[in-house]
Amino acid sequence: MLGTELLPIGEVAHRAGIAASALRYYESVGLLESARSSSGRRRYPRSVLRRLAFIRAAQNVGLSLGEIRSALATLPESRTPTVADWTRLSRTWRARLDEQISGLIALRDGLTKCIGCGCLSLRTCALSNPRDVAGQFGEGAMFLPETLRAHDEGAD
Amino acid sequence: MLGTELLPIGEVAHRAGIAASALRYYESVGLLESARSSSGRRRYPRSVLRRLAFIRAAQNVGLSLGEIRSALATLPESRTPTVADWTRLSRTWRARLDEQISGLIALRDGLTKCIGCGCLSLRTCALSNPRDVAGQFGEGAMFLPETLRAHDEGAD
DNA sequence: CTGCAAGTTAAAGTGAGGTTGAGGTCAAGG
DNA sequence: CCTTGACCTCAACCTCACTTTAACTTGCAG
Repeated sequence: MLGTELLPIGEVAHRAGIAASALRYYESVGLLESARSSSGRRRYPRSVLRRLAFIRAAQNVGLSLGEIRSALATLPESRTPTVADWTRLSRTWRARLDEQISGLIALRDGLTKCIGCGCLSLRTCALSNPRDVAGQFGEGAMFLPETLRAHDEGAD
Repeated sequence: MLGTELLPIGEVAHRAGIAASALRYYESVGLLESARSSSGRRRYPRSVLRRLAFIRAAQNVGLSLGEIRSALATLPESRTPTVADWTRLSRTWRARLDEQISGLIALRDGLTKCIGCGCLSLRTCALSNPRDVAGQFGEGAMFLPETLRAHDEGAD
């Protein structure tokens, strides 16, 4: 069993490039677990590095820690993700990225069209009123993803 | 001078689709100014609607209120943006959007390449370590825009 | 005059994703 | 034995972009 060495928090923090305080925070919100040494110090298996890589990748895709916790919770026994899990989850991430990308492209195209017009109408300009982007550039779908949209539920 | 009617905060809020509390907040952080009635109530010229449209468009492009304040401050006399101002500023926004878009595309492509590999290496995987994207997919530039990147200044 | 909507202020609250600090424990080295 | 450094907990603090609350004033209709 000499190969199953457990890592202290400082080393995990250093190797993952994530502050020790963040690791404790992740544990407090249920993203991470830790074994403890006899004196109460956290001891992590090497697999925590993969789990942290997964968490960071998910953050880069725009998921909140709550969503990441849910994604990890879909894994049987809350184990660290395997290749199969990764394939399944990354497919939904791809869709999310596609949505974000098309939203930004719609916004950029709106900007290009607007340069020189100077309209900036609150009601009709795609830039200040992205809810209307669909009406101007296509149909149905709203192009700007929720995460990129200004809050304007009460707009007139 | 009958054409220069001044609008009360409630009407501006309604027409701009921005809460009155947000308008007061904008004023408190120096994004907006207001004239006052004899009894101390805010009175806005119609041009505030254009200014608000500008602010909202800038937010949609991903600028913080501080950056928007700076952009507005580059206008002589802090006037409300004209078509010429709009043209100049929107060109820099377009560059910013381009940067955001290419960052997300690089991330998506990394995701596609990674599906099935399951590597998720903290050091080499483009997904968990977007600082290295440049090394894997091209040269020089970092593809993931600052605003979309996980905080990892102390990475090893 | 009464009543009510709409406005005013300062201060506190929200939520995400953490960081910082105080005060304490523990193992190893000199 | 004593110090140093890594670790522990818990609570407070941070930024951003606002919203909410409390206590109060004003304008206008009936």
